[in-house]
Amino acid sequence: MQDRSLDRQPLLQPRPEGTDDSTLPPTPEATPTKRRILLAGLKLFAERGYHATSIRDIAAGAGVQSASLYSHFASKEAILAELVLIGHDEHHRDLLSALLGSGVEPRQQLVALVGAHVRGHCRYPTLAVVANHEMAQLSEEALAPAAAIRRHSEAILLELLTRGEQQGAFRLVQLDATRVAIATMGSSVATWYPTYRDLFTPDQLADAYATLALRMVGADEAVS
Amino acid sequence: MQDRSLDRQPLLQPRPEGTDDSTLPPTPEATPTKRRILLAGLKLFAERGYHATSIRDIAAGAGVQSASLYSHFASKEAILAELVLIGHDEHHRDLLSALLGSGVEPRQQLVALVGAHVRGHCRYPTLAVVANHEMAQLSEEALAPAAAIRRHSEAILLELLTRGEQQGAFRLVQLDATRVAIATMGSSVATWYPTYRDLFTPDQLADAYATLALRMVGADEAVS
DNA sequence: GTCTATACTATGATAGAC
DNA sequence: GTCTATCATAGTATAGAC
Repeated sequence: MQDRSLDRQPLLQPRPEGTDDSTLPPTPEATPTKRRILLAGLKLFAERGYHATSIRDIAAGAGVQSASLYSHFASKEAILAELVLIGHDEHHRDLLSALLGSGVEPRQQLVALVGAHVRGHCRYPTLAVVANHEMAQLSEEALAPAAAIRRHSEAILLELLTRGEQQGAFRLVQLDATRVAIATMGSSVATWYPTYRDLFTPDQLADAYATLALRMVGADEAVS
Repeated sequence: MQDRSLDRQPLLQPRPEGTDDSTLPPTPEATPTKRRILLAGLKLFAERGYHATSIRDIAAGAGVQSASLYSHFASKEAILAELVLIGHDEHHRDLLSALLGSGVEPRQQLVALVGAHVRGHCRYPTLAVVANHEMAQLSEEALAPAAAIRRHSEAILLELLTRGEQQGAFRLVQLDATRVAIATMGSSVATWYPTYRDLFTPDQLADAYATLALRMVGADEAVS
Protein backbone atom coordinates (compact mmCIF):
# COMPACT_ATOMS: atom_id res chain seq x y z
CA MET A 1 0.00 0.00 0.00
CA GLN A 2 1.69 3.16 -1.16
CA ASP A 3 0.63 6.76 -0.71
CA ARG A 4 0.27 8.37 -4.08
CA SER A 5 -1.65 11.37 -2.87
CA LEU A 6 0.77 13.75 -4.57
CA ASP A 7 0.00 12.16 -7.91
CA ARG A 8 -3.71 12.39 -7.35
CA GLN A 9 -4.07 15.95 -6.25
CA PRO A 10 -6.60 18.02 -8.20
CA LEU A 11 -5.41 20.41 -10.86
CA LEU A 12 -5.00 24.11 -10.26
CA GLN A 13 -3.81 23.44 -6.73
CA PRO A 14 -1.00 25.52 -5.34
CA ARG A 15 2.31 23.94 -6.28
CA PRO A 16 3.95 21.70 -3.73
CA GLU A 17 6.30 23.73 -1.56
CA GLY A 18 10.00 23.36 -1.12
CA THR A 19 11.28 24.19 -4.58
CA ASP A 20 12.97 27.48 -3.86
CA ASP A 21 13.37 29.35 -7.12
CA SER A 22 16.58 31.00 -5.90
CA THR A 23 18.46 27.69 -5.82
CA LEU A 24 18.96 27.79 -9.57
CA PRO A 25 20.46 30.64 -11.64
CA PRO A 26 18.20 32.28 -14.23
CA THR A 27 17.27 30.01 -17.13
CA PRO A 28 15.86 32.35 -19.79
CA GLU A 29 15.47 29.54 -22.30
CA ALA A 30 13.26 27.45 -20.07
CA THR A 31 9.49 27.70 -19.94
CA PRO A 32 7.97 28.04 -16.45
CA THR A 33 7.07 24.37 -16.29
CA LYS A 34 10.47 23.27 -17.47
CA ARG A 35 12.07 25.43 -14.82
CA ARG A 36 9.85 23.95 -12.12
CA ILE A 37 10.94 20.49 -13.22
CA LEU A 38 14.58 21.53 -13.03
CA LEU A 39 14.04 23.03 -9.58
CA ALA A 40 12.31 19.91 -8.30
CA GLY A 41 14.98 17.67 -9.77
CA LEU A 42 17.71 19.83 -8.28
CA LYS A 43 16.24 19.66 -4.82
CA LEU A 44 15.63 15.93 -4.89
CA PHE A 45 18.88 14.92 -6.58
CA ALA A 46 20.78 16.91 -3.96
CA GLU A 47 18.83 15.53 -1.01
CA ARG A 48 18.56 11.89 -2.00
CA GLY A 49 20.80 11.36 -4.98
CA TYR A 50 19.91 10.73 -8.60
CA HIS A 51 19.01 7.06 -8.38
CA ALA A 52 17.05 7.45 -5.17
CA THR A 53 14.83 9.98 -6.90
CA SER A 54 12.04 8.73 -9.13
CA ILE A 55 10.49 10.42 -12.08
CA ARG A 56 7.27 10.50 -10.06
CA ASP A 57 9.01 12.32 -7.20
CA ILE A 58 10.23 14.98 -9.59
CA ALA A 59 6.83 15.29 -11.20
CA ALA A 60 5.15 15.70 -7.82
CA GLY A 61 7.68 18.37 -6.87
CA ALA A 62 7.00 20.22 -10.10
CA GLY A 63 3.23 19.88 -9.76
CA VAL A 64 2.68 17.79 -12.87
CA GLN A 65 2.09 14.17 -13.74
CA SER A 66 5.11 12.02 -14.45
CA ALA A 67 4.20 11.58 -18.11
CA SER A 68 4.31 15.35 -18.57
CA LEU A 69 8.02 15.43 -17.85
CA TYR A 70 8.63 13.82 -21.21
CA SER A 71 7.25 16.85 -23.01
CA HIS A 72 10.21 18.79 -21.62
CA PHE A 73 13.00 16.24 -21.28
CA ALA A 74 13.83 13.10 -23.20
CA SER A 75 14.64 11.15 -20.06
CA LYS A 76 15.41 11.39 -16.39
CA GLU A 77 19.09 11.50 -17.30
CA ALA A 78 18.45 14.55 -19.48
CA ILE A 79 17.14 16.43 -16.44
CA LEU A 80 20.29 15.68 -14.51
CA ALA A 81 22.48 16.47 -17.51
CA GLU A 82 20.93 19.91 -17.85
CA LEU A 83 21.39 20.68 -14.16
CA VAL A 84 25.01 19.54 -14.25
CA LEU A 85 25.63 21.69 -17.28
CA ILE A 86 23.99 24.76 -15.74
CA GLY A 87 26.11 24.28 -12.64
CA HIS A 88 29.37 24.03 -14.53
CA ASP A 89 28.48 26.91 -16.79
CA GLU A 90 27.53 29.25 -13.97
CA HIS A 91 30.70 28.37 -12.09
CA HIS A 92 32.92 28.93 -15.10
CA ARG A 93 31.36 32.32 -15.80
CA ASP A 94 31.94 33.31 -12.19
CA LEU A 95 35.61 32.42 -12.40
CA LEU A 96 36.15 34.24 -15.66
CA SER A 97 34.41 37.43 -14.63
CA ALA A 98 36.38 37.45 -11.37
CA LEU A 99 39.64 37.13 -13.25
CA LEU A 100 38.71 39.83 -15.72
CA GLY A 101 38.05 42.28 -12.93
CA SER A 102 41.15 41.61 -10.87
CA GLY A 103 44.16 43.34 -12.39
CA VAL A 104 47.43 41.77 -13.41
CA GLU A 105 49.04 40.79 -10.12
CA PRO A 106 48.97 37.03 -9.41
CA ARG A 107 48.16 37.73 -5.78
CA GLN A 108 45.14 39.83 -6.67
CA GLN A 109 44.07 37.29 -9.24
CA LEU A 110 44.25 34.45 -6.74
CA VAL A 111 42.19 36.40 -4.23
CA ALA A 112 39.59 37.12 -6.90
CA LEU A 113 39.52 33.55 -8.19
CA VAL A 114 39.25 31.84 -4.81
CA GLY A 115 36.72 34.44 -3.70
CA ALA A 116 34.51 33.77 -6.70
CA HIS A 117 34.91 30.03 -6.29
CA VAL A 118 33.76 30.22 -2.67
CA ARG A 119 31.00 32.76 -3.21
CA GLY A 120 29.58 30.67 -6.03
CA HIS A 121 29.46 27.60 -3.83
CA CYS A 122 27.78 29.61 -1.07
CA ARG A 123 25.27 31.09 -3.48
CA TYR A 124 24.24 27.85 -5.23
CA PRO A 125 25.28 25.05 -2.90
CA THR A 126 22.54 22.69 -4.00
CA LEU A 127 23.48 23.10 -7.63
CA ALA A 128 27.15 22.60 -6.85
CA VAL A 129 26.43 19.42 -4.91
CA VAL A 130 24.46 18.01 -7.82
CA ALA A 131 26.98 19.18 -10.42
CA ASN A 132 29.91 17.64 -8.56
CA HIS A 133 28.48 14.54 -6.94
CA GLU A 134 25.72 13.31 -9.25
CA MET A 135 27.82 14.08 -12.31
CA ALA A 136 29.19 10.56 -11.96
CA GLN A 137 25.77 9.10 -12.77
CA LEU A 138 25.75 10.53 -16.29
CA SER A 139 26.86 8.60 -19.34
CA GLU A 140 29.93 9.90 -21.06
CA GLU A 141 27.89 11.53 -23.83
CA ALA A 142 25.50 13.21 -21.42
CA LEU A 143 28.39 14.51 -19.36
CA ALA A 144 30.55 15.72 -22.24
CA PRO A 145 29.44 19.38 -22.41
CA ALA A 146 29.91 19.90 -18.67
CA ALA A 147 33.18 18.00 -18.67
CA ALA A 148 34.59 20.33 -21.29
CA ILE A 149 33.72 23.37 -19.20
CA ARG A 150 35.20 21.69 -16.15
CA ARG A 151 38.54 21.25 -17.87
CA HIS A 152 38.59 24.96 -18.72
CA SER A 153 37.85 25.90 -15.13
CA GLU A 154 40.62 23.67 -13.82
CA ALA A 155 43.07 25.12 -16.31
CA ILE A 156 42.49 28.64 -15.01
CA LEU A 157 43.89 27.93 -11.57
CA LEU A 158 46.73 25.87 -13.01
CA GLU A 159 47.76 28.74 -15.28
CA LEU A 160 47.53 31.27 -12.49
CA LEU A 161 49.68 29.24 -10.12
CA THR A 162 52.25 28.55 -12.83
CA ARG A 163 52.50 32.20 -13.83
CA GLY A 164 52.65 33.33 -10.23
CA GLU A 165 55.55 31.06 -9.50
CA GLN A 166 57.39 32.07 -12.67
CA GLN A 167 57.02 35.72 -11.70
CA GLY A 168 58.26 35.08 -8.19
CA ALA A 169 54.98 36.08 -6.59
CA PHE A 170 54.30 32.55 -5.30
CA ARG A 171 56.60 30.03 -3.66
CA LEU A 172 54.72 26.79 -4.23
CA VAL A 173 55.17 23.68 -2.14
CA GLN A 174 54.18 21.59 -5.16
CA LEU A 175 52.11 22.74 -8.10
CA ASP A 176 49.62 19.91 -8.48
CA ALA A 177 49.04 19.36 -4.77
CA THR A 178 48.48 23.07 -4.24
CA ARG A 179 46.13 23.36 -7.16
CA VAL A 180 43.98 20.44 -6.09
CA ALA A 181 43.99 21.47 -2.44
CA ILE A 182 42.78 24.98 -3.21
CA ALA A 183 40.16 23.72 -5.65
CA THR A 184 38.75 21.00 -3.41
CA MET A 185 38.61 22.96 -0.19
CA GLY A 186 36.55 25.52 -2.08
CA SER A 187 34.25 23.04 -3.76
CA SER A 188 33.57 21.35 -0.44
CA VAL A 189 32.02 24.58 0.79
CA ALA A 190 28.85 23.57 -1.02
CA THR A 191 28.49 20.57 1.25
CA TRP A 192 28.95 22.19 4.64
CA TYR A 193 28.12 25.88 4.22
CA PRO A 194 24.31 25.54 4.25
CA THR A 195 24.47 24.05 7.77
CA TYR A 196 26.98 26.64 9.01
CA ARG A 197 25.31 29.72 7.57
CA ASP A 198 25.37 31.48 10.93
CA LEU A 199 29.15 31.38 11.18
CA PHE A 200 29.99 33.36 8.05
CA THR A 201 28.52 35.49 5.36
CA PRO A 202 29.64 34.34 1.90
CA ASP A 203 31.95 37.37 1.73
CA GLN A 204 33.55 36.59 5.05
CA LEU A 205 34.17 33.01 4.05
CA ALA A 206 35.50 34.08 0.66
CA ASP A 207 37.96 36.43 2.39
CA ALA A 208 39.07 33.75 4.83
CA TYR A 209 39.62 31.20 2.07
CA ALA A 210 41.42 33.74 -0.10
CA THR A 211 43.82 34.45 2.74
CA LEU A 212 44.32 30.74 3.31
CA ALA A 213 45.07 30.33 -0.39
CA LEU A 214 47.62 33.16 -0.29
CA ARG A 215 49.35 31.42 2.58
CA MET A 216 49.26 28.10 0.74
CA VAL A 217 51.02 29.56 -2.29
CA GLY A 218 53.59 31.31 -0.15
CA ALA A 219 52.51 34.83 -1.10
CA ASP A 220 52.58 37.74 1.30
CA GLU A 221 49.46 37.96 3.29
CA ALA A 222 48.60 41.58 2.76
CA VAL A 223 45.49 41.90 0.58
CA SER A 224 44.69 45.28 -0.86
CA MET B 1 15.32 -10.00 -22.31
CA GLN B 2 17.95 -9.54 -19.66
CA ASP B 3 21.37 -11.13 -19.32
CA ARG B 4 21.53 -12.92 -16.02
CA SER B 5 24.52 -15.04 -16.85
CA LEU B 6 26.31 -14.03 -13.68
CA ASP B 7 23.44 -15.39 -11.65
CA ARG B 8 23.46 -18.67 -13.52
CA GLN B 9 27.10 -19.57 -13.41
CA PRO B 10 27.91 -23.04 -12.04
CA LEU B 11 29.13 -23.44 -8.50
CA LEU B 12 32.81 -23.84 -7.69
CA GLN B 13 33.73 -21.42 -10.43
CA PRO B 14 36.47 -18.91 -9.80
CA ARG B 15 34.97 -15.83 -8.22
CA PRO B 16 34.14 -12.92 -10.46
CA GLU B 17 37.14 -10.64 -10.67
CA GLY B 18 37.45 -7.05 -9.65
CA THR B 19 36.93 -7.22 -5.91
CA ASP B 20 40.41 -6.36 -4.74
CA ASP B 21 40.83 -7.57 -1.19
CA SER B 22 43.18 -4.73 -0.36
CA THR B 23 40.48 -2.11 -0.76
CA LEU B 24 39.10 -2.93 2.69
CA PRO B 25 41.02 -3.03 6.00
CA PRO B 26 41.16 -6.38 7.81
CA THR B 27 37.81 -7.56 9.16
CA PRO B 28 38.68 -10.35 11.61
CA GLU B 29 35.06 -10.76 12.66
CA ALA B 30 33.81 -11.44 9.14
CA THR B 31 33.62 -14.88 7.57
CA PRO B 32 35.17 -15.19 4.10
CA THR B 33 31.81 -14.95 2.38
CA LYS B 34 30.75 -11.96 4.43
CA ARG B 35 33.98 -10.25 3.53
CA ARG B 36 33.47 -10.96 -0.16
CA ILE B 37 30.03 -9.38 0.10
CA LEU B 38 31.49 -6.31 1.77
CA LEU B 39 34.19 -6.06 -0.90
CA ALA B 40 31.68 -6.36 -3.72
CA GLY B 41 29.38 -3.81 -2.10
CA LEU B 42 32.27 -1.45 -1.53
CA LYS B 43 33.35 -1.57 -5.15
CA LEU B 44 29.87 -1.13 -6.56
CA PHE B 45 28.68 1.52 -4.12
CA ALA B 46 31.78 3.55 -4.90
CA GLU B 47 31.49 3.14 -8.66
CA ARG B 48 27.75 3.57 -9.11
CA GLY B 49 26.35 4.74 -5.82
CA TYR B 50 24.18 2.92 -3.33
CA HIS B 51 20.84 3.17 -5.10
CA ALA B 52 22.27 2.34 -8.50
CA THR B 53 23.59 -0.92 -7.13
CA SER B 54 21.19 -3.82 -6.79
CA ILE B 55 21.33 -6.67 -4.37
CA ARG B 56 21.84 -8.92 -7.37
CA ASP B 57 24.86 -6.90 -8.51
CA ILE B 58 26.46 -7.30 -5.11
CA ALA B 59 25.65 -11.01 -5.03
CA ALA B 60 27.21 -11.51 -8.45
CA GLY B 61 30.32 -9.65 -7.35
CA ALA B 62 30.58 -11.82 -4.27
CA GLY B 63 29.97 -15.01 -6.23
CA VAL B 64 26.74 -15.98 -4.49
CA GLN B 65 23.03 -15.81 -5.19
CA SER B 66 21.15 -12.74 -4.03
CA ALA B 67 19.17 -14.65 -1.44
CA SER B 68 22.40 -15.73 0.24
CA LEU B 69 23.22 -12.16 1.17
CA TYR B 70 20.46 -12.28 3.75
CA SER B 71 22.29 -14.96 5.72
CA HIS B 72 24.98 -12.34 6.38
CA PHE B 73 23.15 -9.04 6.42
CA ALA B 74 19.64 -8.06 7.37
CA SER B 75 19.25 -5.76 4.39
CA LYS B 76 21.07 -3.90 1.67
CA GLU B 77 21.23 -0.92 3.99
CA ALA B 78 23.04 -3.06 6.58
CA ILE B 79 25.82 -3.74 4.07
CA LEU B 80 26.31 -0.05 3.47
CA ALA B 81 26.08 0.72 7.19
CA GLU B 82 28.85 -1.74 7.97
CA LEU B 83 31.10 -0.30 5.27
CA VAL B 84 30.48 3.25 6.45
CA LEU B 85 31.27 2.22 10.01
CA ILE B 86 34.48 0.42 9.02
CA GLY B 87 35.58 3.49 7.09
CA HIS B 88 34.98 5.87 9.95
CA ASP B 89 36.54 3.53 12.47
CA GLU B 90 39.68 2.97 10.44
CA HIS B 91 40.05 6.69 9.84
CA HIS B 92 39.61 7.55 13.51
CA ARG B 93 42.20 4.97 14.57
CA ASP B 94 44.64 6.42 12.07
CA LEU B 95 44.21 9.90 13.47
CA LEU B 96 44.58 8.80 17.07
CA SER B 97 47.68 6.71 16.52
CA ALA B 98 49.27 9.54 14.56
CA LEU B 99 48.62 11.95 17.40
CA LEU B 100 49.94 9.55 20.03
CA GLY B 101 53.22 9.20 18.17
CA SER B 102 53.84 12.85 17.48
CA GLY B 103 55.16 14.57 20.60
CA VAL B 104 53.74 17.64 22.28
CA GLU B 105 54.41 20.45 19.81
CA PRO B 106 51.32 21.66 17.96
CA ARG B 107 53.33 21.93 14.77
CA GLN B 108 54.47 18.34 14.95
CA GLN B 109 50.98 17.23 15.87
CA LEU B 110 49.47 19.01 12.88
CA VAL B 111 51.99 17.43 10.53
CA ALA B 112 51.23 14.02 11.97
CA LEU B 113 47.47 14.51 11.88
CA VAL B 114 47.27 15.85 8.34
CA GLY B 115 49.74 13.22 7.18
CA ALA B 116 47.63 10.42 8.63
CA HIS B 117 44.47 11.95 7.20
CA VAL B 118 45.97 12.05 3.73
CA ARG B 119 47.71 8.67 3.88
CA GLY B 120 44.49 7.05 4.99
CA HIS B 121 42.59 8.52 2.07
CA CYS B 122 45.31 7.36 -0.31
CA ARG B 123 45.34 3.87 1.18
CA TYR B 124 41.59 3.27 1.20
CA PRO B 125 40.13 5.75 -1.28
CA THR B 126 37.21 3.55 -2.24
CA LEU B 127 36.22 3.09 1.36
CA ALA B 128 36.54 6.80 2.03
CA VAL B 129 34.37 7.65 -0.94
CA VAL B 130 31.65 5.30 0.26
CA ALA B 131 31.97 6.40 3.89
CA ASN B 132 31.71 10.08 3.00
CA HIS B 133 29.37 10.15 0.02
CA GLU B 134 26.99 7.25 0.45
CA MET B 135 26.69 7.92 4.18
CA ALA B 136 23.81 10.23 3.29
CA GLN B 137 21.74 7.28 2.09
CA LEU B 138 21.60 5.71 5.54
CA SER B 139 18.75 6.21 7.97
CA GLU B 140 19.60 8.08 11.13
CA GLU B 141 19.70 4.87 13.17
CA ALA B 142 21.90 3.04 10.70
CA LEU B 143 24.28 5.99 10.55
CA ALA B 144 24.47 6.65 14.28
CA PRO B 145 27.58 4.60 15.16
CA ALA B 146 29.62 6.11 12.34
CA ALA B 147 28.31 9.59 13.07
CA ALA B 148 29.52 9.36 16.66
CA ILE B 149 33.02 8.44 15.51
CA ARG B 150 32.93 11.25 12.98
CA ARG B 151 32.25 13.82 15.68
CA HIS B 152 35.25 12.57 17.62
CA SER B 153 37.48 12.82 14.56
CA GLU B 154 36.34 16.36 13.88
CA ALA B 155 36.95 17.35 17.47
CA ILE B 156 40.60 16.29 17.27
CA LEU B 157 41.55 18.89 14.68
CA LEU B 158 39.46 21.55 16.42
CA GLU B 159 41.25 20.93 19.71
CA LEU B 160 44.65 20.95 18.08
CA LEU B 161 44.07 24.23 16.29
CA THR B 162 42.66 25.85 19.42
CA ARG B 163 45.57 24.74 21.56
CA GLY B 164 48.10 25.72 18.93
CA GLU B 165 46.71 29.21 18.77
CA GLN B 166 46.57 29.56 22.56
CA GLN B 167 50.21 28.54 22.78
CA GLY B 168 51.22 30.99 20.09
CA ALA B 169 52.38 28.28 17.73
CA PHE B 170 49.64 29.08 15.18
CA ARG B 171 48.32 32.38 13.91
CA LEU B 172 44.92 31.40 12.54
CA VAL B 173 43.03 33.36 9.93
CA GLN B 174 39.78 32.06 11.39
CA LEU B 175 39.35 28.91 13.43
CA ASP B 176 36.31 27.33 11.78
CA ALA B 177 37.28 28.17 8.22
CA THR B 178 40.77 26.80 8.76
CA ARG B 179 39.53 23.63 10.36
CA VAL B 180 37.05 22.86 7.62
CA ALA B 181 39.48 23.79 4.85
CA ILE B 182 42.18 21.45 6.16
CA ALA B 183 39.70 18.66 6.75
CA THR B 184 37.99 18.87 3.38
CA MET B 185 41.06 19.26 1.22
CA GLY B 186 42.33 16.06 2.81
CA SER B 187 39.10 14.12 2.48
CA SER B 188 38.86 15.07 -1.17
CA VAL B 189 42.07 13.18 -1.80
CA ALA B 190 40.02 10.00 -1.89
CA THR B 191 38.20 11.26 -4.96
CA TRP B 192 41.12 12.33 -7.11
CA TYR B 193 44.16 10.43 -5.89
CA PRO B 194 43.38 7.11 -7.61
CA THR B 195 43.49 8.81 -11.00
CA TYR B 196 46.66 10.77 -10.16
CA ARG B 197 48.65 7.93 -8.62
CA ASP B 198 51.61 8.61 -10.89
CA LEU B 199 52.12 12.13 -9.59
CA PHE B 200 52.73 11.30 -5.92
CA THR B 201 53.35 8.50 -3.53
CA PRO B 202 51.06 8.71 -0.52
CA ASP B 203 53.99 9.89 1.59
CA GLN B 204 54.86 12.64 -0.86
CA LEU B 205 51.30 13.86 -0.92
CA ALA B 206 51.06 13.63 2.86
CA ASP B 207 54.19 15.77 3.18
CA ALA B 208 52.92 18.33 0.68
CA TYR B 209 49.56 18.63 2.41
CA ALA B 210 51.18 18.83 5.84
CA THR B 211 53.30 21.72 4.65
CA LEU B 212 50.26 23.40 3.15
CA ALA B 213 48.47 22.98 6.47
CA LEU B 214 51.39 24.51 8.37
CA ARG B 215 51.22 27.51 6.06
CA MET B 216 47.47 27.74 6.50
CA VAL B 217 47.75 27.93 10.27
CA GLY B 218 50.54 30.47 10.09
CA ALA B 219 53.19 28.22 11.61
CA ASP B 220 56.82 28.28 10.57
CA GLU B 221 57.44 26.07 7.60
CA ALA B 222 60.40 24.08 8.92
CA VAL B 223 59.38 20.48 9.55
CA SER B 224 61.72 18.32 11.56
C1' DG C 1 1.34 20.23 -23.27
C1' DT C 2 -1.20 17.86 -19.91
C1' DC C 3 -3.78 14.20 -18.47
C1' DT C 4 -5.15 8.88 -17.38
C1' DA C 5 -3.85 4.40 -18.02
C1' DT C 6 -0.63 0.97 -18.70
C1' DA C 7 3.39 -1.78 -20.62
C1' DC C 8 7.42 -3.81 -19.24
C1' DT C 9 11.40 -4.43 -16.40
C1' DA C 10 14.02 -4.28 -12.18
C1' DT C 11 13.93 -4.16 -7.36
C1' DG C 12 14.41 -5.76 -2.19
C1' DA C 13 13.19 -9.38 0.31
C1' DT C 14 11.14 -14.07 1.63
C1' DA C 15 9.82 -19.28 1.36
C1' DG C 16 11.25 -23.63 1.50
C1' DA C 17 14.27 -27.55 -0.32
C1' DC C 18 18.87 -29.33 0.42
C1' DG D 1 24.51 -21.32 4.66
C1' DT D 2 23.39 -21.81 -0.08
C1' DC D 3 20.38 -22.64 -3.57
C1' DT D 4 15.89 -22.03 -6.83
C1' DA D 5 11.71 -19.88 -7.21
C1' DT D 6 8.68 -16.32 -6.26
C1' DC D 7 6.17 -12.31 -4.24
C1' DA D 8 4.91 -7.61 -4.08
C1' DT D 9 6.16 -3.25 -5.33
C1' DA D 10 8.51 0.52 -7.65
C1' DG D 11 10.92 1.88 -11.63
C1' DT D 12 11.21 4.40 -16.50
C1' DA D 13 8.89 5.24 -20.27
C1' DT D 14 4.98 5.17 -23.80
C1' DA D 15 0.04 5.34 -25.87
C1' DG D 16 -3.64 7.88 -26.84
C1' DA D 17 -7.55 11.09 -25.40
C1' DC D 18 -8.35 15.98 -24.73
